[in-house]
Amino acid sequence: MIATATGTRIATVEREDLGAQFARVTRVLIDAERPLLDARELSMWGYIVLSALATGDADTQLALSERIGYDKTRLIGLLDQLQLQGLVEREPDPADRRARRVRLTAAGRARYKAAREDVHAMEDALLARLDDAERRALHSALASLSSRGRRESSGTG
Amino acid sequence: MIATATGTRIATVEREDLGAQFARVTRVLIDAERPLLDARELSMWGYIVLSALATGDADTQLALSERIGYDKTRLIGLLDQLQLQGLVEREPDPADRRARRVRLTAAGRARYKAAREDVHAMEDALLARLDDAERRALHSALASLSSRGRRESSGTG
DNA sequence: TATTGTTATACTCTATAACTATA
DNA sequence: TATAGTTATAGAGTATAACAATA
Repeated sequence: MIATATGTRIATVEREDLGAQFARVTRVLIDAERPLLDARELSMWGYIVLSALATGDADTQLALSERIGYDKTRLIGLLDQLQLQGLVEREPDPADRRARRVRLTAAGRARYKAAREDVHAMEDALLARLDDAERRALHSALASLSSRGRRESSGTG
Repeated sequence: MIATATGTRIATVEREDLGAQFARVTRVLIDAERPLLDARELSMWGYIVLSALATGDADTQLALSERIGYDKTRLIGLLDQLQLQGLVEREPDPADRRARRVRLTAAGRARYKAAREDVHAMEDALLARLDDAERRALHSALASLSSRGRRESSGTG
C-alpha cells in the first residue's frame, strides 16, 4: 500500500505522488466503510461477493472468482461462511456437474441492499465536500484512470 | 482491499461504489509503479521512506515511523536494508542517546530523485488522458477527500 | 517509571501445490 | 487429458509482547 505523511503537510515545492494521494483517499474510504459492514456482519470481500451476485446472478464459483479478482481457493471459505449466514446458496450446475452455481438468497439480497445504502450514504457525505463540477470531473477521471493503458501489454512490466 | 469487476462492465443501473473505483485506480497506479521501483531496486515502503527523508530530513526512527504510518518494529529491518544499500545513514541523536536520527546519503538522494522522476513520468502519461479542467478538479477533489471528517471523532467507529 | 530501538512471536492475508470428481 | 471445486501447505505482510539502554 502506498502511504504518505498523513497529518503533517509536506513542506516541499514538489508535487505529491499521485499514487500516495489515491492510496490515502482509498484508505479513508475503507476506514469509513469497515464499521458500516461490521454492523451488518459482512467482511469487505463478503460485501464484494454479494455485490457481484446482486448484479450478475447465478455465476459459477470460478467465474465469480475471476470476476471479482479473488483467488478461487479463498473464495470457498468465504462462500461457506456466507452460506452459513444464509446469504447465498450453491447448487450444482445442471449443464456441468463439476461446477456449482452461486446465487443470493432473499436474505442475502436484503442484507446487501441495506449495506449498500449505508455505504452510499457515507459516500454522499464525503462527496458533499465537493462542488458539482468537481464531482463530475472526479467521476470521469476515475473512469478514465481505472483501466491501464492497453498499448504496453508486452513490455518490461 | 476493495475490488470489483475489472474487465467486464457491470450491467446495472446502480452506481458503482466509490471505494471500489478508488481502489481500482490505486491498484492501477501501484501496478504501474512497482516495475519502476523494482528497476531502481527499491521496495514500495523503501521509496516511501526515501520520500519522507527527502522532504523532512533528520527524523528520529520513531518520528519517521509515525509520519509514514509504518510500524516502528518493521521500520528497523527496512532501514537496515536501505543502510546496506548505502541509501540512508543512522547516527545517535546527540540530544537523546536512546534515539537515532536517520537521513539520506548522497546516493540515497540521487536514487530517490531518479525513482521519483520515473514515477512522475508514468503519472503524467496517465493524467494525459484527462483534460485540463478534469485534472484540476481531480487534484482539488483528492485534497478534499484525503482527510476524514473531523466531526465524528468519538463515534461508534 | 517511561521511552527508543530492538528482537521474538503470533496472527492475518495471500499464493501455490496436490487431490476428487467430473468432462 | 483437462477442468471445477476442494484441501493442505507455505509464504508475505502485519500486529503484539518483551527486553536493553537511556531518560
